[in-house]
Amino acid sequence: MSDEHRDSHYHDPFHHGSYPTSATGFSFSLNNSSLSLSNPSSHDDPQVFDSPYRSFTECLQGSSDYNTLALAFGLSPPPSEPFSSVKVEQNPVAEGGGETPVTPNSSVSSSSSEAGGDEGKKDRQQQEFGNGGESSKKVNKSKKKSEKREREPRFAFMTKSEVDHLEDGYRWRKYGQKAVKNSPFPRSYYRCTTQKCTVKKRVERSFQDPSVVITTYEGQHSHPIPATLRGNIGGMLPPSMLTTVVPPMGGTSFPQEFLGQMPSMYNQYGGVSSFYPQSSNTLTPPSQQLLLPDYGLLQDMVPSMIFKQEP
DNA sequence: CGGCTTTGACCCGCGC
DNA sequence: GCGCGGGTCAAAGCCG
Repeated sequence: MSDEHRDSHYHDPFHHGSYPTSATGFSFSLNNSSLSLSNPSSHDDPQVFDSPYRSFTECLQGSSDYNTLALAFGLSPPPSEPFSSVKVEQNPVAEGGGETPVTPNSSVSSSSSEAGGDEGKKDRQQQEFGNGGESSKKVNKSKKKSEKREREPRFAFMTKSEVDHLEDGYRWRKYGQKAVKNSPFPRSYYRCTTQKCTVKKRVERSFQDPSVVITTYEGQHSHPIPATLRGNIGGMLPPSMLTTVVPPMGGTSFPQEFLGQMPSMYNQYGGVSSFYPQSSNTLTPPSQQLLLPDYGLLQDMVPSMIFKQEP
């Protein structure tokens, strides 16, 4: 069977054209690359914006918090703001010699999947109490078919990095690892360790370009970034991380959850990640555009445009 | 000792 | 209905 789209139930909006990129897309620009994002939850998951945190749009609107948020992602205020120069300085650590663990100009792309898939595996957990699993690993069978599963909005990032697990300020616990079909690299599953926080993330490495790590966040953090940061998230990024944010087309609000989940532009090696667009109308293919092959899940998570095939 | 990773088993959804 | 593969659980082991 065709395994390429096994994950189709995730309902990638990009694949279905549920909404125009121009309406929900969001693009940043770092160096000569930019990032496009779509807001998957705008129509399906109102609760996404019903959190104590403000939407990105709100942040953009003269909020003093914006700078902090922008900094947290190595972003500078949008052009509408006083300063708008694009400037991503190489990380001193990463520059340490011609040979760096992570290319400063690493690429990151992102996309999201629509909410509304399945996410009901928690049912199992709850019912776990009832039967004492004992030796036999009976994970429980009773399932609520009637209840439609809900999938949290997801955002995928392609990051050029040597390390699989990028530091993003949150604490994660690995709860699983699976071999990825057609890929020698396994996929790791992480869950936010903060109580009541159901955010998960998957990390896998592109099998064609091992230097590329695909991180997929699912859900939104219901808590601030832990203070125990090893990275630069949390408004502690150096000024050199300032870059430009290209305002969203159509004035779509930026998924706020993304703010708290986007991997640090600084990875553990200090490499600076950059983005390139997935939207055709913002297309500015960086020289280092990633060329990924037909890659099942990835294609579901990331707009197919990103996976441009070499002719 | 607590927190985390590892890993095999299990569940679930989908395509055939 | 069956098989496959993704996603998750949880026991066991590891580590600081």
